[in-house]
Amino acid sequence: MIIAVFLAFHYVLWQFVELGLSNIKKDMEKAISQKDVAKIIGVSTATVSNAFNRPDQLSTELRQRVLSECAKLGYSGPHFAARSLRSGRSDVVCVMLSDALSYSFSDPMANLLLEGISDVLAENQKQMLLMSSTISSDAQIRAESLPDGFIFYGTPRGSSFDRILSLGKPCVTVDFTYKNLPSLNVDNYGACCELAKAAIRDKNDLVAVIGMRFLTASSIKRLSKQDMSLPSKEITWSRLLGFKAGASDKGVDIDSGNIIHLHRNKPKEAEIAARLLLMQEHRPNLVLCMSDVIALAVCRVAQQLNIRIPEDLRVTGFDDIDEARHAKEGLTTVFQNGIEKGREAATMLLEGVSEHRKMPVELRMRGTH
Amino acid sequence: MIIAVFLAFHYVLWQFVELGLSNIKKDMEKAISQKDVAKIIGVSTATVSNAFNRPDQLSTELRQRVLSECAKLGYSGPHFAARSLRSGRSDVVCVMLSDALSYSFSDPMANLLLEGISDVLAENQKQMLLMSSTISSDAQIRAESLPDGFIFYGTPRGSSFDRILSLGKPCVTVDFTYKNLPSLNVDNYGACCELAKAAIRDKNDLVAVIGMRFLTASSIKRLSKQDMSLPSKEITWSRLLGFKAGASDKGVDIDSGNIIHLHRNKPKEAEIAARLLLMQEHRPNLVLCMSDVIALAVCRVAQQLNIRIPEDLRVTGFDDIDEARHAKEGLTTVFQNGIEKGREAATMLLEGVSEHRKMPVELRMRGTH
DNA sequence: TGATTTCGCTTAAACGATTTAGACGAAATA
DNA sequence: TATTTCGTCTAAATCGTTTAAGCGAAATCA
Repeated sequence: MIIAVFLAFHYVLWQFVELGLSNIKKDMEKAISQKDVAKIIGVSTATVSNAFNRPDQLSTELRQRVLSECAKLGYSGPHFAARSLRSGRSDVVCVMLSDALSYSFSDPMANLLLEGISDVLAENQKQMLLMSSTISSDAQIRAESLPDGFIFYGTPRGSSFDRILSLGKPCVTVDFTYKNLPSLNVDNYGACCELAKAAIRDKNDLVAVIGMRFLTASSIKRLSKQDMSLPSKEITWSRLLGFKAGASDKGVDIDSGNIIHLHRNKPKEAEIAARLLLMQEHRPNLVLCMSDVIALAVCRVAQQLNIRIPEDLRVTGFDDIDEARHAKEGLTTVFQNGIEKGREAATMLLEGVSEHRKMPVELRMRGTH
Repeated sequence: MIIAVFLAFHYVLWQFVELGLSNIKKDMEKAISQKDVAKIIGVSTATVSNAFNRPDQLSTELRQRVLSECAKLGYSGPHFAARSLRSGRSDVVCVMLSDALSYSFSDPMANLLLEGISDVLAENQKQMLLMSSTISSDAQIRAESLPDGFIFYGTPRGSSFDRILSLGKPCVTVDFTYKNLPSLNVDNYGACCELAKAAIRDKNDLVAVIGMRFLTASSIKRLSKQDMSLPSKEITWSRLLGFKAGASDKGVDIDSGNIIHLHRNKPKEAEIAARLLLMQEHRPNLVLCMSDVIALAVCRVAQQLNIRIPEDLRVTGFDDIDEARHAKEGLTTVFQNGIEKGREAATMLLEGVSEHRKMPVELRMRGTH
């Protein structure tokens, strides 16, 4: 009884304060809440909540009435923060990119992956939040506690990985593995081994490799002998080992000096590397590239230097992006389905899969080898 | 007193339940909360909160102790939803794109804009949330109530615009204006008028235009006479009018049939349009393009058709993206600074500017005209 | 000295929803 | 007639923070 009186008094007080506020700053009138619309419509807040979230919990007529009243009143649905605080769920999935957004956007495979992911998320009523592990602003750290799950694309660069793992939320890693986190990958080693075997004619071939991120170095550099003994978990390291294995199978040893490391999978960097290789005294006659972006850059440089493809120089790529198919000669490459990869990663996350999976790849022998 | 007893009892009960839960599902142990760490450290929750948010509210020693204890206990900071519910602020800014993400990522200007925006947001401890107005999933609609503000890039396609405006949160529009919402734009009309005047030699020039999105049509099509009488709010409409005004100043009338509308600013579409124009009986000798992406596509097609630039055909672009500078002849175009535009848009939003602003543009006369 | 300010921390009331248990009347069953 | 079942709807607790207000002790001032 006493409690009831107190509540009543409190309510009056609250109304008064509200009135005062809205008198002072008219433009900033607080958005209407579920409680408000419930009171106006004459139902409980639970009913309004159910109208939005659990259609089976009320009669169709009432639901329609509630919904249309809400629309009329300008109540566009539950407050995001309140909803996710109470329900313990945000329906947001974070995709953590290993590079700056501006770079990731320019990378064809990253684009396809994101397309696949966002498709599946939309189909499952989840919202996508993009982050880059290169950033660790306070805002980002705070926002890390928002998503229900994470997809890591490429080994994270900053401190976000540990922080996020300690949250104990579902994670899927793409293009790398970490302990027993569910992961999605392709058989980089096998594909590159097969590709090298198919592209190398005989032991007289002078073979070079251009790849990105198989070292931690952030510069364009030729490999040194001792680099080869480094362990690395990056996918591109598997590609390198695959190339070497395939070459070795054909009796060819790839000289470390002819293995070039790029910081990023960018045309500009690749062109520099291509010049380095194609203008040296003993010019290679086969360049195995770890991506189509690189391979196409090599082709451009070759054209500028009047080096004929495939007569004087053979080139292979990886990914089979659109441009690879549309290039004049048709790029010899390894196909992987970026959109499907994204779809699969998102599906794994949503279904709570906890295994390591591999997407299929396919050798596409075209005109450049 | 009674309350105290009840709380104590409740606490015991709660512990019991917790124990039960963590026995059943060990992996899903509930994340530690501010309340928990406060109790363990022996301070109030307010103190823990202040340690994270308001360093001036407690002594340095205590703050350090709290922070290190939190780290030890695995408390990585306030729960996002709870924080933003209570504080009424999420520190998240939404960038609403008028196209699918996968398309926007492939557009050079969109990329630059996003880069500028995300820079400024990071500097100001805000998190960026990317959305596309082409999507209206439940998840997205719910998430729309999360951000503190919105930047609209290009006229939104779906129903999101109205919904979001009714939220009453700060908005900035880029490349279009809507009522008196603060907006950021460039002088498209003026720039295109000047460019046309500079590129057209005399009244004998046969001038064509290729642009995107000045009609609502979602196809590649030649303009018809009656299309010209349509009103349109898209920026590219201003560009078209600018071109026509500049041409008219030089005594040239651009035939509607030589004005081609693209659905999107994509190389593929532009190449089709270029073929349309360059293979017709009376081939234009000047093509004014509404973007560099289009202009570069025209150059490629011209090369394939053995049409010399600028002798047989002159081409102009808009934006001055990197590729424009690196093209063989150097593309004649209008420069606008995408990154700065993004920075400015974000700054306007954060500073609560409420005016219409224009970024400067600059004619860059190079080799293709 | 007594009054006031400052400092450093705690108390307790929101923030706006979801969710569970239960109330209620009407219909079905015993 | 008494009980159960069912379909709807409500009341009240709760999610994890932030923040205004409060409060004692130490410092400063008149």
